[in-house]
Amino acid sequence: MFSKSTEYALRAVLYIAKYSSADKKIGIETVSTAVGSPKSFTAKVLQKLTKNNCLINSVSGPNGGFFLTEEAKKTSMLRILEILEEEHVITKCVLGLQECSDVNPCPMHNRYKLIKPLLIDMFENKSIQDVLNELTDSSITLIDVQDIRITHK
Amino acid sequence: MFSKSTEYALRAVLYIAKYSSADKKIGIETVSTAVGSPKSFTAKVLQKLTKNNCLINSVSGPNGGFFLTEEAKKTSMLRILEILEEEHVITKCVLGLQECSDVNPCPMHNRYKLIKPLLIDMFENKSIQDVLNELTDSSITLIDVQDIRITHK
DNA sequence: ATAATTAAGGACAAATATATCCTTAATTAT
DNA sequence: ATAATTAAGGATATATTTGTCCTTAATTAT
Ligand code: FES
Ligand code: FES
Repeated sequence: MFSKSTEYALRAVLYIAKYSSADKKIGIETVSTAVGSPKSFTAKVLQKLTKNNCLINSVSGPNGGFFLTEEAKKTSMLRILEILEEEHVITKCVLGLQECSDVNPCPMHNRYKLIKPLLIDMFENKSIQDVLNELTDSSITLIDVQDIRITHK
Repeated sequence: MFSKSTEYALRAVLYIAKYSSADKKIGIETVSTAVGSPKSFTAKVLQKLTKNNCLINSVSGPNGGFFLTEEAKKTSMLRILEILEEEHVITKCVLGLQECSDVNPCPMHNRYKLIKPLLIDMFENKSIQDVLNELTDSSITLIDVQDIRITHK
């Protein structure tokens, strides 16, 4: 559904939000390993989330890294899609017409117009903090099980 | 949501299904103009839909072109996604994990598992013929309004 | 101040998706 | 049979996405 960039962003933000704070920042190495994404590429994605907007905070230097403020954790998951410019994945026409609206509906529109609001709501009406609360359930994961490697020594 | 290939496929199949029959085939020029897609690229896409599977029929030569049998019109819209290998867009995990299931749910899964069946149903439980019936409503379109050019003479 | 650590960012590489062009094969009309 | 028409398919081009590497800047610890 989403691009790799957005998938990495969603996973990385959730990981950083869960395991970091202003005094305990998380480095890109840790984040990318934890969510199973390529390090340098994930770094670029996180830059978008720190610079243009201020969803994530970052600090250079020793003990530096990424973290989210408590305020930032109140942000909706939709914000991440917006920054990566992927809300259109949900909002655009299923057949690829310019507009998805009741004005010039495509043949799939009458069905999709019932689903689209649910997809939007799934992200809009759900804060990062909401997700974190669900993450306390240990059965919920941010990484593929097959990516988990047990390293001896 | 879907790739250009799939968007073109969905629009082209619907157009061909609506305006063709075994005695009135539609050429690629007409199809691509009608649905606003690049001709040669659309030709490749239609090849996938004719060759590997038999959703669309095609005949070379004068008065040749593409058409759908009445039987083919009973096919579900999901079949188009399958041939283009894009069902995964709907079925895969929103965060990009390998499996989307209750076994290893991601933090978005509990919400997405309510929506995913609706998305699948939108395509699976809807035949090409069903869409054609809705297309009789003239307000429903297959092409962007801004792509419509009024040519004088 | 110096060295070490870590994110920022530029440059480049590889993979994939999208698009075009041209030749070939099939079919039909004459 | 020949010519005309149309899809099939190969080759290639372009754009975008994804991924890597290296240098720079910022920060901290010593
Ligand atoms: S107009 Fe196509 S899904 Fe709304
Ligand atoms: S496991 Fe992520 S959406 Fe189902």
